[in-house]
Amino acid sequence: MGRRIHRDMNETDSAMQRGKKQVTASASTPRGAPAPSRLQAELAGRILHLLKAQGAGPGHHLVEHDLCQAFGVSRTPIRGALKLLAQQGAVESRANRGFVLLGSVKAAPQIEAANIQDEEDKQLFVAIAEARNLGRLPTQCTQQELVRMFGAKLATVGRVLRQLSEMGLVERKPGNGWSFIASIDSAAAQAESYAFRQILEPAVLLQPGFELDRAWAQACRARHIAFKRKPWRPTLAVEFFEMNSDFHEQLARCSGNRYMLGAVQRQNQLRSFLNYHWDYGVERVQSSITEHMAILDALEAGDRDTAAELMRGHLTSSKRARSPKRGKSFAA
Amino acid sequence: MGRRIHRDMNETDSAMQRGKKQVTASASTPRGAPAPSRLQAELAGRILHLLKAQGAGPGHHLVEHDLCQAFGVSRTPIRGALKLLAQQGAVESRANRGFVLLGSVKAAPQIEAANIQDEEDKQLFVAIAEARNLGRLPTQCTQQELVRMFGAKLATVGRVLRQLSEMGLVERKPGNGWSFIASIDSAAAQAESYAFRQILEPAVLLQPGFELDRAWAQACRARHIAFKRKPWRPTLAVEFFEMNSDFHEQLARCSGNRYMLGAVQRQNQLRSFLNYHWDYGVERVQSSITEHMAILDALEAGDRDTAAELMRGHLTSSKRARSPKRGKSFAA
DNA sequence: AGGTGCGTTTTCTATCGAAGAAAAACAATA
DNA sequence: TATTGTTTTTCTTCGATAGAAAACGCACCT
Repeated sequence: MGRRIHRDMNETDSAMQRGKKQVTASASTPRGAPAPSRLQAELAGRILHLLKAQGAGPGHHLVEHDLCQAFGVSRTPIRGALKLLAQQGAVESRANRGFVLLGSVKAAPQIEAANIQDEEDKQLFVAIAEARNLGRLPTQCTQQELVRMFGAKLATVGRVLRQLSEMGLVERKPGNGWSFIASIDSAAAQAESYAFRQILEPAVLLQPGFELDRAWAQACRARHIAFKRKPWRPTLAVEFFEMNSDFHEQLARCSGNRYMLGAVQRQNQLRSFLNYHWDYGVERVQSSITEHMAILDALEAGDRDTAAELMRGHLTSSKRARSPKRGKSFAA
Repeated sequence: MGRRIHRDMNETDSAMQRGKKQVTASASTPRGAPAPSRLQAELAGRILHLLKAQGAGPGHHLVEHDLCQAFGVSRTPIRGALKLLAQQGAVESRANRGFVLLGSVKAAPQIEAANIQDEEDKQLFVAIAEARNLGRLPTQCTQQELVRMFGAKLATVGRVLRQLSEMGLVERKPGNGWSFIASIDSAAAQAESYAFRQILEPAVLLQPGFELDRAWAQACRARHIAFKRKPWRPTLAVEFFEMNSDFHEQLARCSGNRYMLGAVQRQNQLRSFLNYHWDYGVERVQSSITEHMAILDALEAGDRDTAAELMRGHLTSSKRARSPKRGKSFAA
């Protein structure tokens, strides 16, 4: 999990993750290619995205300086990104005249790259979550024990532990060692989370500055509809969770209140830890989607009071509907 | 500012800050005293506190093992703390029979020690806040520039910067460098903060699990009264701010909802940055105190609805009453 | 001029070892 | 046996350093 928790109010100029280590290109690039850093890889995707948004056609000249300004970086990583795109065949390099676009931009290859926070951190994060939820971890342990147990690097463990402590899931002991909060996935923690969100999220919709991002709303609705059509498989749980998080987070973003947004993001992150193994029932997924759509309907109609009321109800019913089999799963 | 943001729901077993560097005792302890670590210094204070709470009298035998259990540490730091207390003359060491209390415990020497998060971090934090608010810092800079400008260590700068970014005050640029959020102390940020708190804090009082800590309420009231009597000096601003933060935070703690508590703590921390130079008007301080007391009254009478309403009003009036002279001051 | 190519400087991050503290194990004493 | 004194082991932090990227600046091309 990266060091970055909050995302910007406006995503476009959000800082990108930076690479931590070089993969000393060998398998992927047999030639002596200088192995693109993470920033460069990210920029490559963003450049395509930008080109698509600009509607640039074949032959379009990519001016380095403009790209620098667009993304707020120096020419070095931009050139790296362009080189990468050239390798992929998206653009072509012309001597002393820089790069030009070859074909027109098709599918912008997943901006997801933006979201892959340090793989290593994330893996450990997930591993700890799993081990903890499965009761494989004692309530107290030292960093070193985690290092040994998961074969991770000390620095990684340190970062993850800090993250967890910020989320209030783990706590430093006075001397050495850390202790997991007893109620890490207890019913109480869940109840508190819902109580908090029930206060917060309806209020979000009623903020004076609230303004629905209609483009997003449409996309979100489409995504929900598409999802609803798919036959349910447990594999979809991850996607459902992400859709869910996005829904709540984006609404918070529309409120224009950075602190509310931050609070919602925090809750999302927390839930992603607590529920790493989701256990949604099909019916709950369906009704959750229906409720989301109803909220969107109300918002698009400009009826924020109703939307807020629906949101409150949504968080209440989610609360009740959590699977009785395992106390630690809850959707929303 | 330490690495720790959240404090526990129950303070007693909260993890203590651990020392970062040894001061290689020389000036303070001419003898070859092994220079107590921060943990040890902290424990010394806590031991006195414990003794006082126990009503221990002169001659009381301090059993190491018990102290270990009381504070959740091993004997090593406990012994260090006792040695320290012996140097201070509070206890006496008897060969092979451990330590005994000398006189009865008087003023427990400031548990503040618990709160001095890493002095170094805090200083830098404050220095940056000040420089920023005075416009001495550009909106963008690198870690190294801060290192040079403030003569701090790179690691310290890194920690503080991370803190600030978590508070949403500063943000990493995609490549190298950080940029301060433009509206760091803008009216907009303040308005959003108040909007958030206006939703959150009244709701805190209405939580089903809310239970007033009556001992604290009394102490808090006394503190307010004492403060109100003092003739106002600008020097008191810091104390006022702390009293203020404590008031809001403790109420959140009483809600029993860890996420609400976390949110309030976060807001407090944020305000401590934004308002490093407070600019309260005397009259605002007075009315703020009055409002706090009214809220306490209502809570002690068990009338939480009224208390919530008063809290809402309190946050509204604080909002309006912020000094018109300088946009960046706001009390609450 | 506007832009690219390329070398130089600066900034950042990762890693490793050493030293400081804490924990744990052991020995000694009332 | 319950505590304290001492030693050993383990954990954590701090500092130095090297190597990778990014920022910068200058020459060159069109």
